[in-house]
Order: sequence, then C-alpha cells, then structure tokens
Amino acid sequence: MGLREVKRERTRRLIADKAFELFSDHGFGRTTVEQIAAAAEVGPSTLYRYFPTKEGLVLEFVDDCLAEAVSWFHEQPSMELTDGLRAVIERVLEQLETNPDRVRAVFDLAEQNGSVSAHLNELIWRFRNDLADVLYRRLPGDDPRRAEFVAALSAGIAMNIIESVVRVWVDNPGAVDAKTMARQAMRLLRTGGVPLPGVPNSAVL
Amino acid sequence: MGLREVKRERTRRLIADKAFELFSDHGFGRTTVEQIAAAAEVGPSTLYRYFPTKEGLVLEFVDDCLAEAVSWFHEQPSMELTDGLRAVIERVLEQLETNPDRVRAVFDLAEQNGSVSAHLNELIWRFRNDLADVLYRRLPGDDPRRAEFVAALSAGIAMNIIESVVRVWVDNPGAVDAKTMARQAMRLLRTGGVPLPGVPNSAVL
DNA sequence: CTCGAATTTGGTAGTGACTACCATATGGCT
DNA sequence: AGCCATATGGTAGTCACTACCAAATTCGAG
Repeated sequence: MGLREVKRERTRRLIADKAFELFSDHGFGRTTVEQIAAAAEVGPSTLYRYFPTKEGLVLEFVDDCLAEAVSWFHEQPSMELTDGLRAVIERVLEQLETNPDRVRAVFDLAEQNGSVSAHLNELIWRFRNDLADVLYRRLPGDDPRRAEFVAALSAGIAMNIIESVVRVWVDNPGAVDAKTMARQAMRLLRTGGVPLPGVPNSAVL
Repeated sequence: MGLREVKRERTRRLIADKAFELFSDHGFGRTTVEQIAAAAEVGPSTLYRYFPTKEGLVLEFVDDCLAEAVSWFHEQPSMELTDGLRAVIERVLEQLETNPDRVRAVFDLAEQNGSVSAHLNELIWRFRNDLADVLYRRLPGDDPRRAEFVAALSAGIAMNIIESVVRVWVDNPGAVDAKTMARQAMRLLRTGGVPLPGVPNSAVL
C-alpha cells in the first residue's frame, strides 16, 4: 500500500465528488464526461479507467453497500437463514446511512434520468441474484430447481424490504429510522399486514 | 382506423422482427441500428419514430404484457386485493406464454448485454410501482406513508413471484407450467416454505 | 377524380458516450 | 541515479441518438 494506492483512491473520490457536484448543479443529462474530467483535472481517458460508464460514477457507493452485505453473509456459513437475511437487510441500511446525502442524490438522479434508474435497478437485481446464490447453497432438499426457486423468492423479499424502506427513507429526510422501518416490514409480513397474492387471510389492519 | 394505422402496425412489427433476427444472429452489441433499419427497408429516422431506443426494440412485448395486467387490475375496483394480485400474476404469465420464443429471446439478450438487462429490470420495477399505485388507492387507514409502504411491499412480492417463475420457466423450456409454479410460490409463502427475514418459524420443508 | 392538408418518411448534420491505441510521464525499487 | 511497472493524456474512430428539412404518401372534401 504505497503512495500509488493512496493517490489512486484520492483521484477516484475526487472524480466522483466532482461528478455529483456537476450533476446536482446542471442535471445528469446536461453534464458531459468531458466536463467532469476537466473539473477533476484529469483526462477523459483516465476517468474511464476508474469508472466503467457515466452511470457507474453515480452508483458505486450503493453498489458497494449491497455487495459488502452479501459477502459478509457469505462468510457466516453457520448462521440461521432467517437471522442472516435480517442481518443482511440491517447491514445494508446501516451502510447506506453512512452517507445519506449520497444516497438521496443517487435516488434523485435516478428519478430524473431513465438510464440512471435502469442501472440502479439492475444493481438491485444483481444484489438479489447474489443473495439468492448464497441462500441456494444452504437450502436442503434434493430438488435443485425447487431450491433455486425458493432462494430467488426469499432473496427477492429481502430486496423488496430494502428498496421499500429506502424509498420512504429518502422521501422523508430525518423523519424515519431505516432499521425501525425494516423491522416493521418484517412484522407486517409475519402478521399478515401485507396483502399477499392468493392468501385471503392476509388482511390489512 | 384507415390504411394508415394498418401500415403503421405492419412496419412496426417488421422492424422489431428484423431486429430480433439480427440480434440472435450476431448479438445485440454487434448489431447497429443502421443494419436493422436497412433490413426492415426503412430509414434510421423512421426506426426511431417507432422505438425510443435500441433496447426498446427488445422490450416492447414484455412491457405490454405487464402494462396490460396492471391496467386490467385498475379497472376492477371492487375486487379483493389478494384475489386481484393473484389474478394479475396469472394474467401476466398468460400474456407472456402467448409468445414464449420472444420471451426467451428477451431474457437471453438481457443475459449477454448489460444495457438490455438494465432496461428490462427497470421495466419490471415500473410494473411494481404502477401496481403499488393501484393498491395504494384501495388500502384503508389514515397513515398515507404506511399505506404507501405496505403497497410497495405487496406489489414487490407479486413482482418477485412473476420474475422468479419466469426465470425458471425460460431456463426449462416446456418442462414447467408457469401458472402452476406461480400457485406453488403463493402456497410456499403462505405455509412458511420460504425463509422470511426475521421470521424464525419460516422453515424449509 | 382531384386538389390541398395532414401525416409519414428519408436524409443530413451534429452531439456525446465509449473504445482502442500510443507516446509520455510518474512512482517504486535496487 | 537508473530501470521497470504503472498511470496518464491525447488522438482517431464507432455508434446511439437528436433536431431539422424537403419530398413523398395518405386522407378527406369538393
């Protein structure tokens, strides 16, 4: 970890920060990568060595939060699945709360730009797929197709809780606590407080 | 509904069909819109009047299937929510089964191209948001934020079931029945056959 | 049938994201 | 100091996509 890595990390953050600055000032669509590169005092070539696409500039932080939680879960092989899922959800929310302004900015940009929204959504689905993969390896039973199916459904519910909580959270700054909402979501699902397709007894309170 | 509309619909389908042909032959990334336009014997200008983006060429059918089910649900104001959700799920699957080859082609293209995948995922999320909107207006209670939250969770579960079923369905051509799988998913959720976050009694059978 | 209006079409010019490639500069190590 | 690996900036080019215009086509009215 010499000076090289330090400098790399610094320019990386500098580019991303300048990008967010320009995006919030002039909008995502009205900002060119050339302008971002100029603001960060690097060549466009260099910018593309650090970030794969213009959208990647925006989504890195959220992506890291999701990936970290999945890999953490992956390294807890003896944990009960239901506990692990709860822990993954809370872990993601904790990571996101590390930088609330950034998260809000990401969702704002996604709302005003279709391509950002698309890439954000793909990121969330990748999280679900990775999480489903971890679950799949721990599910018993001799029917792999069924296990894959159950894993996808289970991971999908976790993804849904996170997305729903974050959506409310970014729309009500400071008014709600993310982890509390997540626990409320789990209770609603457990107690039938959410209408489930084909489950008539799941009534709304 | 004169000759104009007929011709419009014909060229529209011609363009989309030629696009799929070229995509499956040479891949999404290695096909240019100019080539598609040339194959359909129209100008690139005309192609962009029919489809908003290159990805839009691929996703139109799936989008229509999802949108149709939501608007159908919207027009059934007196239906029980849980019955409506089940009906929406089955309706989407029925529509998709109308053209299985096209659905499979879409998912194949999404698997090999990040941009197609991103736009497909955004489409699915838009379905969830639209469905959540319909649910929201029918949920009782005096807390709009809570209702919005419940609607998002509920619609998200429907989205999840559809996505999970379709994923298995496209990977096992002819081996599984979509509607049967959807009903199985609903039963698994009802009986605790899917591990839910924070719900210890949801054990795998 | 024919003329005029509305719509559809193809073409042109241009912007901007992104890639491949090369020469140069910079940091790390002996 | 000097060598090697890596990081950087610049150039040229492709391709998706937009704005705009002139020609062709379709439709309805006389």
